[in-house]
Amino acid sequence: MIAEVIVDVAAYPINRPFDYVVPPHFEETIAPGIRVKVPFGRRSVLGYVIRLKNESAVAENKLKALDELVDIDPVLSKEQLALSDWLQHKTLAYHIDTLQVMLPAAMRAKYEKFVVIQDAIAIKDEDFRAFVNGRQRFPFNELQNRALLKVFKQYVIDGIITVETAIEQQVKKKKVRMIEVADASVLAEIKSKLAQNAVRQIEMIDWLESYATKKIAAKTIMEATNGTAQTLKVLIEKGVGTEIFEEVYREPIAAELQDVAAPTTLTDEQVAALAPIEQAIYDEKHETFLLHGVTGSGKTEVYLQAIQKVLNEGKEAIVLVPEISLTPQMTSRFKARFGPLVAVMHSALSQGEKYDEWRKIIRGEVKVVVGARSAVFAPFTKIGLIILDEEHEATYKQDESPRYHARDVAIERARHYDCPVILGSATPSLESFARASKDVYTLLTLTERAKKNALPAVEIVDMREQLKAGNRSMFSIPLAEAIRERLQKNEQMVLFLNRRGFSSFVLCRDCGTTVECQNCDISLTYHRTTEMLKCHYCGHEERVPLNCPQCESEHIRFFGTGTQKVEEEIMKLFPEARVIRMDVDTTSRKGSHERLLRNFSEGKADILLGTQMIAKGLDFPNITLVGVLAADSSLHLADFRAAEKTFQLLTQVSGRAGRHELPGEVFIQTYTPEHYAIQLAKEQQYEPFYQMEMMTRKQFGYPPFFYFTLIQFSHEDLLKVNDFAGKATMFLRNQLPENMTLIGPTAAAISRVSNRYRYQCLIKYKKEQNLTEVLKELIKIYRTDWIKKGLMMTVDMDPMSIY
DNA sequence: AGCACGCCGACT
DNA sequence: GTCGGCGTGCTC
Repeated sequence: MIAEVIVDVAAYPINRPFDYVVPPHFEETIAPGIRVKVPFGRRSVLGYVIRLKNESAVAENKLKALDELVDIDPVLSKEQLALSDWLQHKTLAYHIDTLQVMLPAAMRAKYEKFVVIQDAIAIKDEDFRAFVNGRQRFPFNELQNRALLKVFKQYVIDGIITVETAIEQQVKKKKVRMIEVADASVLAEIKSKLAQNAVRQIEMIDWLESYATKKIAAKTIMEATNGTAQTLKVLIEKGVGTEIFEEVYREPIAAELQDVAAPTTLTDEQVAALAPIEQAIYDEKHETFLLHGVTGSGKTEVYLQAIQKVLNEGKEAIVLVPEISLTPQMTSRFKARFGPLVAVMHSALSQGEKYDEWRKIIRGEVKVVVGARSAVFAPFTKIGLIILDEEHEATYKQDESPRYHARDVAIERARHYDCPVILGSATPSLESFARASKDVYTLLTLTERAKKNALPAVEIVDMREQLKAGNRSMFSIPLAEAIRERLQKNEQMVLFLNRRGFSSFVLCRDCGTTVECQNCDISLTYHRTTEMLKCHYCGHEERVPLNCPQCESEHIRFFGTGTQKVEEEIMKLFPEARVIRMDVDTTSRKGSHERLLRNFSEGKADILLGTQMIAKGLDFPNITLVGVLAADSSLHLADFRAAEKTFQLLTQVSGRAGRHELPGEVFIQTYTPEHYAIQLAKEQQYEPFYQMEMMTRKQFGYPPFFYFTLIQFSHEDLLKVNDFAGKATMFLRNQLPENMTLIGPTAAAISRVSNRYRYQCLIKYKKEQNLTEVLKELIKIYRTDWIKKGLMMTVDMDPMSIY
């Protein structure tokens, strides 16, 4: 028997299966999806069996045999193996990457070199002998001393010492020391023999009496009796019980936010939305639904009830949410409904905890997974439904190899399992809504809030007027008044700082003009290094103007403010306000995110101040005011999705207010109040926005009218990266058909990252034609030649942004 | 990617 | 004379 193995080596010539002989005693156990240790060249590596066959095209004398099976049962199903092939084709990643992405990081191999002493007597060198100190085996990296290394080398040549590589998982199964307590008569016997002054031992043995013949954790015994490990050890030696190590799951710290928004019965709209989904579940038919519901319309309840149907059918469900740790309210809601049947894949979980959740899934102990992007690969085998909540979120796209989009993977898996996919959002991505319009997806709409309360009143504040009136602070007069009022009434509020594109564009504070490219409908990006404004779509560049090109004002400057600065200003204006600030600084510690939110929900603060991370999923009854301090900052990013991002953000943030009894009010501060993304977000008018934005996209040939592929280059040497980017673009221009547009090469917006200069090239096209093949060729040239010259190149077949 | 083989400069 | 620099070639 021959096994085709994908080895854990990411290199171009290795990116193919290698054949190995399966030793007869492995034949019964081995199966595709099992991990193996194999000899590869002069070393030993981890590999994945992808296929078994009877014959190999490789000459018999070249074939080697598998060393070891790492798993007893496959860690990847047939379906997942097929999915990895598909993923490889789709993203042009290494095959090994597409296999590893499906497993928890803890299962990735850790290679550690060990020194093994073969013949201890032959070691005559005194120093080396002292170092080895009688050990038979020790980690290689302990050998730091030059002199010792030299002796070591000779011993290796002489065969006295060998070096071996241990391949291990990064995290082991967690085991707990348990004590199986002997029966009462044995305990009494031991006790009778104890000396009078052995107080500690007597104490422990007395306590153990009630656990006779039972199993109890050693830790529990010590805690309950205040005894030491030593006391316990002595007692065990005397025979009070036997030690066993039991495998346990790590218990992640549960978020303790209670569910506040569970309608018990569905509205007519929700019923109507659920019906076709149920139908697809019963018919075992693949169909992608786009569930478009305004904020607060109760999409989650539709998910929950659809999942219940799936569970009733004996199947499993995957629920994807953007950055799970950000929405403890959501996960607790799933836990409340499905209890122990739910596994949660937090980004905040440790490697070991993620591994444990994964094992619960593969063992069939849970039926529902709620998780971030990578949970789309959950090792279920009877998937009945996949849900992507907030489907427009960019976090569903992985920005390292394999560069997959969870939406595509979800649909591919659902096709295999003949089951529905629900894409849910209040502000669907243009791609998805366009597909729904063309009946590729089935559109389901929820137009009213589940609790029938009105959408919050949104007021757009023109900051240019504020400036003219002499108000130079970040708070407009109306917003400041509203804040003061809430503070008096003891109601809570959320202040949102849209900090994307920090200082990267130039804006006139008098007329709201941003400097745009003459050829493209996009803001120019400010390059600090060269003091120039550049367009990353066509390469145009110009000097930073001293006066506004529209109104000649001198109040033209780079835009951007930080949360800390805002907090300081709040302290100045409203000294009595209690503020919770949420940003990367205050939430980096594990669990701090939940803690801050809990404090806020318990009313320990009046103002929640934060960036994007507070825009989603928050649901607190007492929030009656939402303030968006600078709506523009995401609008003027040099990216084709800038307007879409702004509209989504404003709609999501506004949706945080007035979800319960108290009515909500929203203030949006902006320098460009007339922009359609801001005007239409005010009334949550998604469809008019969609129509407007589609016109722009069509006019400029952006997605979803055209597809994009982005190729990025980086090199330590500016001239070299420029040279390689030029060569690559030339290659593409020669190989690709005329009707594919190539833009670039241009310098990336952040032209240098960790001392590497960056360039990029964009391909725009309607039909793929031979693109994949040509890109494979380019990647081949890169990986066999350019990579040695220090170039790094990445290909992204579906970039989320291109600045 | 590693790891070893192989061929030329500065050192005990 | 040897140690060690990194160019080249291979991995079932």
